[in-house]
Amino acid sequence: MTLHSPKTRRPTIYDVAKQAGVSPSLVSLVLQNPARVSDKRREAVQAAILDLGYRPSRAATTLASSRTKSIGLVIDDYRNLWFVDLLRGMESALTEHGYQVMLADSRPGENRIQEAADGLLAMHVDGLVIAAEPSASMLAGAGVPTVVAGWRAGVPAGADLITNDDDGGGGMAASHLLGLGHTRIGHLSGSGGAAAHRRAGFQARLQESGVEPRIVGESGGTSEEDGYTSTCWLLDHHPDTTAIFAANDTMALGALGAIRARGLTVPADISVIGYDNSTLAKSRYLELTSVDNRSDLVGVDVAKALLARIHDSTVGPQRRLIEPALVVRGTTARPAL
Amino acid sequence: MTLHSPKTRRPTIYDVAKQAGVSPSLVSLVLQNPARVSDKRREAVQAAILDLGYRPSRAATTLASSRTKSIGLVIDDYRNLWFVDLLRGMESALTEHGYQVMLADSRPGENRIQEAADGLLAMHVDGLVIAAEPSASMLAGAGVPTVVAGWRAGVPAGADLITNDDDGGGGMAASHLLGLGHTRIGHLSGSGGAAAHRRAGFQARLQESGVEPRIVGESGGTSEEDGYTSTCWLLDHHPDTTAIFAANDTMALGALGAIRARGLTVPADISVIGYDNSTLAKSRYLELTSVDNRSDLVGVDVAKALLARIHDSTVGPQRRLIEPALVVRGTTARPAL
DNA sequence: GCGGCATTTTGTAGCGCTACAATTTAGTGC
DNA sequence: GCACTAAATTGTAGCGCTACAAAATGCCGC
Repeated sequence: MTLHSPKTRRPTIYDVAKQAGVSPSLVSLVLQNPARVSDKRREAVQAAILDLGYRPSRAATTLASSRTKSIGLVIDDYRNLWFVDLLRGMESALTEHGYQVMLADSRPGENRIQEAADGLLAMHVDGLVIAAEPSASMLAGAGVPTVVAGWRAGVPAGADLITNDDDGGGGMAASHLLGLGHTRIGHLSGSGGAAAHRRAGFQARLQESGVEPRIVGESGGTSEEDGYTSTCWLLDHHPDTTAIFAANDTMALGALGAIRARGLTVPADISVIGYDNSTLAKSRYLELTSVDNRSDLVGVDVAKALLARIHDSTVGPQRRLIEPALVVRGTTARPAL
Repeated sequence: MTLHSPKTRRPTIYDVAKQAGVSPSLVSLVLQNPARVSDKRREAVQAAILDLGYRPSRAATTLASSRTKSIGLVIDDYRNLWFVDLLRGMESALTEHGYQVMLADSRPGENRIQEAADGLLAMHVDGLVIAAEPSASMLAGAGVPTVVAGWRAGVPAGADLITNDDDGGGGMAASHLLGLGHTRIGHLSGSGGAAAHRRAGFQARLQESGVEPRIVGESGGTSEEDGYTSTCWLLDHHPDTTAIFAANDTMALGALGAIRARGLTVPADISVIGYDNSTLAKSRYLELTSVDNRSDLVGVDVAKALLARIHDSTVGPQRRLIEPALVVRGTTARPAL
C-alpha cells in the first residue's frame, strides 16, 4: 500500500472509481457483492482500494442504506465478566451473517441503561440486546428488535427474553449437595433477581427431599464481603452446617474466607459451591465447584432471535431459558460422619 | 412522551422543525448550542423533540460535520480487566468535553489489532487509543491522532505513548521486600513486554543492594498455571527462598497454590507480592500485596494527549510514564529468622 | 449480422444532518 | 420614526454512500 499525502482528506468512493476507471456504483457493488462484478473490473477496483488505502465511511453507508449490520449490546459493568461469554456466543452466530456487535455499559452505579441504549440506537443498530438489570420500566427498542438477556425483570413490551435458568441451576446445586449426602445446608443469597431465582430453585429441590436450607442475606448484597459476613452468621447460628451454596462465586470466596477464619477446612468440614463458573472458580488455587450458566449458549440464542426478528418483523416475542451446567471441582465432598 | 405510530420510520430533524414551526437549521442549532437560540424557540423545539421521541442520527451528523466527538479504544481482551480503569480514566477527562469512547477488542488470540482499529476508523473516530500489544508494526492512526497506552513495543510512528512505569513498579516491589529484610528472593516472570520491564526494574533495584534475584519463567507464559509451575521449580532449586515477586496477580495466585501444596505458609514462611492490584489482590480471602499500575491515571493522560492533538494537530508526539503505587496487604511480612 | 435475452455497468436521486452565507428580526441612540 | 449594529433565523449546498431504474454490453442461435 502506498501512502498518499497523509495529511489529505480520506479517499472517497469517487476517488477509487476514478482511479479504477469505473463508476462509483460499481465500486459500491464490489464492496457489497464482489461476485456480481466481472473479474476485470473487480480486480481493478480492489487494486485501487488497496492503493489509495480506501476505507468506506460507515456513516455514509448507514445513512444511504439505513441498515448497519450491527447490533448493540448494553451491559451493566465491564467488570461483570459474564457478558464476555454472551458476547462470544453472539459473535459466533452473528459474524457469518456479517453482523457486528457494539458494546455500551450502563455506567455502573448509575444504571443508565436507557441512556446506553439510546446511544446505540442513535448509531442505527439493527437490533438491541439488554444484558443488564432494568431498574425501571423502559421503552428500550423503540422500533428495533430487542432482546433481554440474562434477566427476567422489567422486560420491555415486545422484547424477546433469553436467559439462564437460574431456578434450574439452583436445583442442580441442591441435587449435587443432596447426592453427596448433605442435609444441613446453608445458602448465601442476595437481593437481586438472579439470586432470587437461584434461591427458589435451590430451596424447592431441597424441600422435595425434606431438607430445609438455612438461608442468609436474602435482602443483602452479593459481594465477597457479604458472603463473608453471611457465612459468619451462618456458622454462629448453625454450627452443624456441612455445606454452603453461594449465589455467586464471589460470595463463595467470602465463604471460604470465613470458613478458614474459623479454623475449618474445605471440603473436609464444609463443602462450598458457587455460581457462575467464573475465572475465580476455575482457578487452580481455589478449585471451586460452581454452576456454569452457559452464557455462551444464551448469546447464540440471542443472536438467532435477533436475526429472525430482523429478517421477519412479524415473528412474535419469545421467551427461552438456557439450561446451566454443574462443574464439580475441589470444594465439595461427602460430609464427615 | 407520546408514542407516535410505532411502526413508522424514525422522526427526522425536519419532522421536529415542522412540529416546532421553525427551520431544520434552528433545530440543529438547539442541538448543538441551545444558548444561541431564543428561549421561545428553544422551548418549542425541545418540546417537539420530546413529543416525537426524536433522536438525532449519528450517521448523518458524522457525515455532515466530519467529526464524531468520539474516540476509539482498542483493547486486547475484555477479560484483561486493566482496561476498565483506563477507560474510566479516559471518560473522566473526556466527558466534560463531550467526547465518547468506543471500544473494540482485538479478537483475543488472533491479535487483530489493525482490524479492530480499522473498524473504529471506519466510524470516523476523532482519535484512537491502542491498549493492546502490537504484534507487528502497524500503521494504525492513518491520519487521526493515535496514542498507545500501556505498552512500549511497536509504537506506530507519530503516535503518543503513555504507559505504566513497569520498571518503576518492579523497583517498588524490590524495595518493599528489601525493606522487610528479605535477601533470598525469587521472581516469576514471563515473555511479554510488560513482564520484561517489571523484571528489569526489580532486578536492578535488588542488585543495587547486592541481592541477586532468582528469576524463573523468563520466556514462558503468565497464567496461574505458569505461576504454579515456576514456583515449584523455584522451591525445588532454591528451598531457602523467603519472598517471591510475581509479574502479575494471576501468577501470584499460582504461587500461593504451589506454596500451599508444599505445606508452607504465606507470609510466615514465604512472602508473595503480585502486580496489577486486580480484584484478585483486593479479595479479602487472598489479601495479596500488589503493585497498582494506576491505569486510571494513564487514562486521564491519554485523554489529555488526544484532546491536545485533536485541537492542535501540530503538537508533536509525546511519551510519558505513569508512576505505579505499592499496595501492601497480607501476603508480605518480615522473613522468619 | 441480427433479434432476443441475460449480465454488467452507470446515472440520478436522496438518506439526515450541518456549515455558512444570506436574510430577517430585535435593539439602540437620537 | 430612522439609520445602524447585533442577534436570531433560514435557505442552499453538500458530506459519502447505496438503491433502483435505465442503459450498455455480451452471448446465443439462426
